[in-house]
Amino acid sequence: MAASRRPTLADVAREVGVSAKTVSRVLNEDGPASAQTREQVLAAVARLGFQPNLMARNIRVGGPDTTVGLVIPDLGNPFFGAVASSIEDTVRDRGLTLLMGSSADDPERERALTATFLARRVSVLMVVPSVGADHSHLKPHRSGGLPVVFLDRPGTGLATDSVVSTNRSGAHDGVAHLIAHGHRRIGFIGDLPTKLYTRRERLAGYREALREAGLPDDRSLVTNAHDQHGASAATAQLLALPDPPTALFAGNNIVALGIVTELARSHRKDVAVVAFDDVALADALEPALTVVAQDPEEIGRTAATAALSRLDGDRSRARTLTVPTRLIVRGSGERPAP
Amino acid sequence: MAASRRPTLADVAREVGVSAKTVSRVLNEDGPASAQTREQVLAAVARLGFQPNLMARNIRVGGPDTTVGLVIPDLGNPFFGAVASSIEDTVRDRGLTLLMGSSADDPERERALTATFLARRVSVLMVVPSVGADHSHLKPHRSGGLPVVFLDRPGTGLATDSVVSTNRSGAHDGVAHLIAHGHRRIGFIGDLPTKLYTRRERLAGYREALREAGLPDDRSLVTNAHDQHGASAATAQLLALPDPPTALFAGNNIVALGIVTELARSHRKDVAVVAFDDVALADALEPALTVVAQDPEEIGRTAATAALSRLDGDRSRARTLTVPTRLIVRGSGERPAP
DNA sequence: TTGTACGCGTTATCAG
DNA sequence: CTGATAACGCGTACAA
Repeated sequence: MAASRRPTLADVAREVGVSAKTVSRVLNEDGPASAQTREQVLAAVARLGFQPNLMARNIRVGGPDTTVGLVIPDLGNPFFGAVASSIEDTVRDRGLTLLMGSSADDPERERALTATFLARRVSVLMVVPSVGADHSHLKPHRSGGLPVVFLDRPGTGLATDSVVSTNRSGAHDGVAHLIAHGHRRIGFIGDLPTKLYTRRERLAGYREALREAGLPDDRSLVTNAHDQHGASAATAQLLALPDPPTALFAGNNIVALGIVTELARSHRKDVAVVAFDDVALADALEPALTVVAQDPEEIGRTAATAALSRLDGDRSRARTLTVPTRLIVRGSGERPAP
Repeated sequence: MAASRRPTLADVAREVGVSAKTVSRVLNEDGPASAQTREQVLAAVARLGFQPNLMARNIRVGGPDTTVGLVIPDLGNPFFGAVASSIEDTVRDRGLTLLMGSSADDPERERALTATFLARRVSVLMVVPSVGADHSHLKPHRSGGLPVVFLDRPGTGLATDSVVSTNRSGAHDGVAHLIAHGHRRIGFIGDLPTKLYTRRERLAGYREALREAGLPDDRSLVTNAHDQHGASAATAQLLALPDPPTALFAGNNIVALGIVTELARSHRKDVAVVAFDDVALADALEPALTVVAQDPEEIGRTAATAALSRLDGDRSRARTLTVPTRLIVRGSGERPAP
């Protein structure tokens, strides 16, 4: 039961009585081979359970490995799960395998992950940049031909493709929707840290909408949370203000969970809510949750497609690809202001 | 702007004027090296942006690659996302990187993925087995020392570790809970295909609970769905029966979404519901959703820990590790029968 | 149709 | 302390 070495080309060759190269030829359908040897080789391959060593092959061929390195903040977040799923669907047709890791939005972990991926010579690098991360160290790789694509947020210090949602206009539309229903005091609960790109953009959209409507930008109505519980607490806090908001805008899906949960707990049915990013069960709530839906599938597909076209030699300048959001009216955002 | 070759050990060596091996020594803190050369080498490494080629290293060392191959049915399903996240957290400490792919529950895709992983000489293979897949082909690898762990469901044709939830007793408890609240006609909406392990186990738990209570096992109350929409349709269908159920048991998280959504759409507040597997926003529903919660983090951690201990030479016989479920009472399961 | 020589980038071995 | 040489498993180039 000793852990015997995995069989190699040479083992198969010896077994059949041919050269290693002949075996290689048969397996890769490369050069010609007599039906006779082909059969013998295939038989031996099956008998020994030989499987070519992909790493050895790649090192020889010299090209990049058939993998896609993907860094996301949190594998457990449904949004990123959906994005990853879509990426995989897209690159699978090219025979690429996903190499994944989560950064927890920590620049150091992100850097460690990308380093691992680069050491593995991934064909493509796709990253959701962590706050505070600098990407200028990817420059030589990028100009060396490695496609690098930023997801959800733009990177820093590197001109390359990125794919983002229409954060600003989406948030604007969501908030304008609340204003159209008579709300004048609208709370904003956003991501943490506040420097986060999506947070900034969505907040900007929120402010734009307020400004357009001639509403004051009351700082006390803008707050943050970095998880569901925090969002619940922030909700309670906003509603306890002397002059509380009559509507809330959620800066992301996790915040939305917290807001909705807190409103349900405190039986506050009078507060209007619009959330950025859709969540499961949104339409089973009472009232159903109105959202500015992102399109994670499209984000993933767009990013993967861009990366593959770079892989195919597209040398045009770096683009920022924008995936539209869509306001889905379900009820919570249409509650009239008192 | 030519895609210049990535620098190699030899390049660094030439730059400094030493041999490749010396550079290797410095980087791996292997043999001794004078402070002088060490510094020069490190400087050259930084200057050239050299990164050792992990594939080349592995091919030389011969051992398995520092990767974990993970096959799950669907990256977008929050349950599997949470499991994957937990696995990653656990193996990261060992310097292992996640190699992931989704099988869509298709045996052929599963097989293709595992083949890729094996060709990459993963250190560990973790698989959520697809329905109908046979795993006897993994036997030689497993006896060759490769840790193989099945997740969520046991595999077929291979004696190895697997990690599953207490599906049967969990479902039993959930259904018994409904019975305790007076329900005598309880609908079951399960996974598809019906051969799926989790589906069978949970259905068995459902039947056990009925039997214990002396209730008939009415086949017309047992149905299936393979996505959220299907579950909604199945819900409507069950409730349209001449003698409809007064309570529903959801066989998984996706089915739960469908049931809850359909009940909300049709304003049926009188139907009790218990779901297997927790879902986001469960406690924001009205009534909040009572669930038999799985523990995806623990499942992932348990599986990863088992795999790592095998990697460390644990040769004890294959175990089936069971992760307990927990009934979380929130409201929907406590509605009394009419 | 098949084999030989060599190289990919790295590390092990053993000599200096 | 350092270097030359071989080797890992495979593919390319060319010859037989």
